[in-house]
Amino acid sequence: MAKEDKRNNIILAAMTLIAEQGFYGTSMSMIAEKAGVGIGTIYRYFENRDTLIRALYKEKEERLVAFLLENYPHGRPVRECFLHIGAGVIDYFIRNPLDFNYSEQFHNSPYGVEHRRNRIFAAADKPDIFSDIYERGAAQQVIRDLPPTVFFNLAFAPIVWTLRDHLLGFIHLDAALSQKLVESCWDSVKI
Amino acid sequence: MAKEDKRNNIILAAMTLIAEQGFYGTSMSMIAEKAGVGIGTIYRYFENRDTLIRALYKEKEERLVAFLLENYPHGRPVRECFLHIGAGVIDYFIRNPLDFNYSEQFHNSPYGVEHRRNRIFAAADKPDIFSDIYERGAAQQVIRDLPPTVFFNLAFAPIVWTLRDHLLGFIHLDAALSQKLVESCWDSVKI
Amino acid sequence: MAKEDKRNNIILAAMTLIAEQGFYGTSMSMIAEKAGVGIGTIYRYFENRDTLIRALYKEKEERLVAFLLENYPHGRPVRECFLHIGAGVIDYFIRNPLDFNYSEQFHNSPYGVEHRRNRIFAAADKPDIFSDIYERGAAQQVIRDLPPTVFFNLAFAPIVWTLRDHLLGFIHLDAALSQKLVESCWDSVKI
Amino acid sequence: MAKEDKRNNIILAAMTLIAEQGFYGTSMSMIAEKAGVGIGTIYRYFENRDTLIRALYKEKEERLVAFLLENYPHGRPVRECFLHIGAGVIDYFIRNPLDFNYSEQFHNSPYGVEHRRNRIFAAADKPDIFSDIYERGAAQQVIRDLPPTVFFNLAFAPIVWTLRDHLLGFIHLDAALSQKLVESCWDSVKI
DNA sequence: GATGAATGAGCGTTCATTCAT
DNA sequence: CATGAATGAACGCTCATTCAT
Repeated sequence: MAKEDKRNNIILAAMTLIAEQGFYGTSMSMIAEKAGVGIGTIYRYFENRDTLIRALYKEKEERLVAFLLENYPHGRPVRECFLHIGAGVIDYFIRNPLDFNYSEQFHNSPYGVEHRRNRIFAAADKPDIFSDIYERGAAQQVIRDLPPTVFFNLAFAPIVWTLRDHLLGFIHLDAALSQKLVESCWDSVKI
Repeated sequence: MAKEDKRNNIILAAMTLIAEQGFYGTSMSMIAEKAGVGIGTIYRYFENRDTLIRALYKEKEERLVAFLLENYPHGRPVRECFLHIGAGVIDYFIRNPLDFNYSEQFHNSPYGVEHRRNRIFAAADKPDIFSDIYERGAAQQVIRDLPPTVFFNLAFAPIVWTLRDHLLGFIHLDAALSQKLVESCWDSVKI
Repeated sequence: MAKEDKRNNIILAAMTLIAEQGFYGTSMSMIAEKAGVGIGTIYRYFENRDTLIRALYKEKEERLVAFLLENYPHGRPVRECFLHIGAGVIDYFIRNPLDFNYSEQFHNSPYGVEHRRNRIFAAADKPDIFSDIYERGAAQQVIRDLPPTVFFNLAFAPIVWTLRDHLLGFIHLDAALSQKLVESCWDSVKI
Repeated sequence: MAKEDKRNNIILAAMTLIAEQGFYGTSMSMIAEKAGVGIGTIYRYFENRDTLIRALYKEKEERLVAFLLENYPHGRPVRECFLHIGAGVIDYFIRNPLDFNYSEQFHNSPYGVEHRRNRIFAAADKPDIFSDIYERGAAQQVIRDLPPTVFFNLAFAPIVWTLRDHLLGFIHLDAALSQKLVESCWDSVKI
């Protein structure tokens, strides 16, 4: 097994198990077994459990951000950008359910709190899509006067919860419903 | 100590500890000590840890429902009922932060999934406030044509997320902001 | 098995194993197995490994001091007191070889350094036999002008090393040799 | 890097690390890193950890013996030879504290027992300074009638213990005190 | 010969659960 | 009934040793 394969196996095993069993139901030895490597091997790639968990999240977040930035309608009206992001998040997570479940576990844990201020796609050194929308929206007075945090919650909380329901099989989130959902979110923040 | 007292002490101790120390930072022996009973005694009242945790949640849920039903404006317009519930949830959890904490921990654990269908205040054998709003709203065509699940998410997900941010100290959710928030939620579901 | 028996079994098992295999050759599970108890049981009696190791030493030290104080010739000439202690140490450790080996392991470990200033039988809150001899000897000018530490080493180091050789079977330390040895030590510190 | 260099680097790295971090705080990978070689390489020169540790000790011992033999007053009176050795040991270890540390660690470990019979400078195939003193002293009846082991202990145990106290900072062993100490040791074995 | 990635037995410790009292 | 001492599987992690390159 090549070195890169090994690392990927570990990441995949960890993601799958954590998504399925939760953070506290997933032990290092379970990850090792599922990845087909020795326990000690994990520690060659990740300093410790915490590091592994954070590295997994970072990797997933970066992929999501990259996906959202593809075809991002830079400079187009705020509403269009908002709908692009909302639809993109839904699209991405429906196609990457493991990422979604992992992300949920991550945000609902001590790791999540320390990460919360940055939100899903804010990174200190990169232009930040979310801020782009919020700030342009505020400047153009097309969105309500709300703290960014609350704006963020109105924009994404229903999407996240609905994705969860979709992935658990409680509802079917097809293209039509997806569009309705994102537009509803927009209606909650637009003036 | 009477039998019912013992049970209540155990529930109160468990609730407090889990809200403060987290789900996995709370051991059975900590609960026993705080409740002033022997470890073995807990197992007379609850089959095992899982059972205790679920019983705790059930109790929380019942209290919240009872609170929301106080002064519920039965028969008044759907919008008024919606705003009553939204404001009530915020009010309740700001005044009972341990309950919020416990509830969050519960929902983000393997216990959460099995409970999700019932949602915050849906209980099979009781008249259900949420259904009242959804069904009357749909019948009167004042709310959008969305599955109840999605309606629920639009209505409450931003509130829950914002409560979390408030309790973590990221924002201050005062009366004015609370009102804005609930009205925004309404705007996302109203026609 | 009675509670006190269990604690004693653990102590005896730990002492024996550490004396035989050394500190780092003795694991908690080895101790548990030899003591005939579960691993977790050790932690009911001792907070952790360090505590166990220090508690063992404390107990042994107290027994030695008690033994040396039996028949201690209080107020008799310094030389007589010195010979009493020297002979007593030899006597005690020949009859309690486990204690000797454990003590050796203890003093040659990080635990030992923190304990060194107090020396074998100095305890802050008790009248201290060693200081009695050193101070009276210095006041009466029957012992040489040496720092107490060096005095201590001259007095006891040869005894300890010779005990070790005896217990390892390299020599036979009988009453006659014991007397010669202690007198030689005295000759190295007397004026 | 030449083969002999590699071996020396490994020995030096191991020595330094063990003296500084302790016997059990030094891993093979730390040694490899400090020596600038691969982990596997160590196993080309030393069968395993035990072998390495014993080889280290052998080297230390040889250096000390070589130092003590420089200027050894062959043929001079026993007392003079004794004082020369005592002062030499102190001198050497004060100037090579890592060696002292390593030696102490070695003697207080399972390795120590198997090595004890040979003592600090007894080697089966070399003329042995210690035996020179003991045998001439006995023949000339200037030292007491004691087994060589006990003679050795009286002669060196106080010195070793006092060196330890000096290196730990408990006392300051200057030239004057060093002289007093060695003379005291002599007084314990002379007739 | 030299390397270091890979291994897994073993470490100290925890804690849900049992059961003799 | 109530208790809490006892248990041991399981945890995250380390590190001496091996072996394919």
